[in-house]
Amino acid sequence: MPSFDVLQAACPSRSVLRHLTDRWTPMVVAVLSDGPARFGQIRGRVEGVTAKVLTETLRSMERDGLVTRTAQATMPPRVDYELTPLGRTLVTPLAAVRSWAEQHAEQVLEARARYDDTVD
Amino acid sequence: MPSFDVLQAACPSRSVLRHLTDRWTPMVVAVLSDGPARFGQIRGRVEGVTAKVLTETLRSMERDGLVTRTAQATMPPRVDYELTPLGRTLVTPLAAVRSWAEQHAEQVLEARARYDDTVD
DNA sequence: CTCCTTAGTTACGTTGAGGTACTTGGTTTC
DNA sequence: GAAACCAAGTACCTCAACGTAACTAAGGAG
Repeated sequence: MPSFDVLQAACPSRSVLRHLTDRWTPMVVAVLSDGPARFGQIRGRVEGVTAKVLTETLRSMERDGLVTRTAQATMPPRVDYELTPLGRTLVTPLAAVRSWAEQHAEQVLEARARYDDTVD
Repeated sequence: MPSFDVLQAACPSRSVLRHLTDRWTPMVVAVLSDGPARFGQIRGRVEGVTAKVLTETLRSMERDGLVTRTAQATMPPRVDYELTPLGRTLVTPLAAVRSWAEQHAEQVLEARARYDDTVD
């Protein structure tokens, strides 16, 4: 086994890590961890994401094998997204980071306020 | 307690999450999880980061209360960085994501190869 | 007297992620 | 018969992140 290491510049795991930390990826994973969802449902739950960027994010996740995309050629179109088994193994790690952000947001905000006070 | 939710556009936890997922933050946390380190040591272990961006990353982490910065006014200067108690609570969640990237890099690369084959 | 050290700062240039606005398509509601 | 519906595709634009190169500090080595 090649032993990947994100600390090494040329290691492919670094590009993987970078995708995981894309702006909307953790939120999309959070939404899909509740089960499959349609494009519009995801868009509804992830506040502030535009259709274009959500499409790009989902395509990128599909390419990386994290989600499956099932399109029905009906009109209007209906497209379902679902986490793959690989994508499901991501739920716990990303949820941990998300939950850290939510649980420690208060402390971080306080630290910022303190820091900004000590700066001219 | 105000109950933070990253899925809500205006929630402060979202800016916190965004900082955690800055390009170099997870790697810096990984390095500092081994103990305090000097600027040059961090720079040496995080391959590819430039001095300017590492400075910015560390300053931002200091502002958020994740690291302490201890400068000696000697010449040449010596500056030590260390995770705060708050920063140390970040080690486990971020290590989980880092380790996911390393352990599943192979599968992601395979998925990309397969996907790219099915595209003209 | 010039070089090298460390941990920056500053000015500037580049890049790419993300955002806005417009277009597509066939069926239902006004 | 026009307009909304849903999930996009595309062209264009913006801005913040990131990068490069040059400069700074005080003292010791060559």
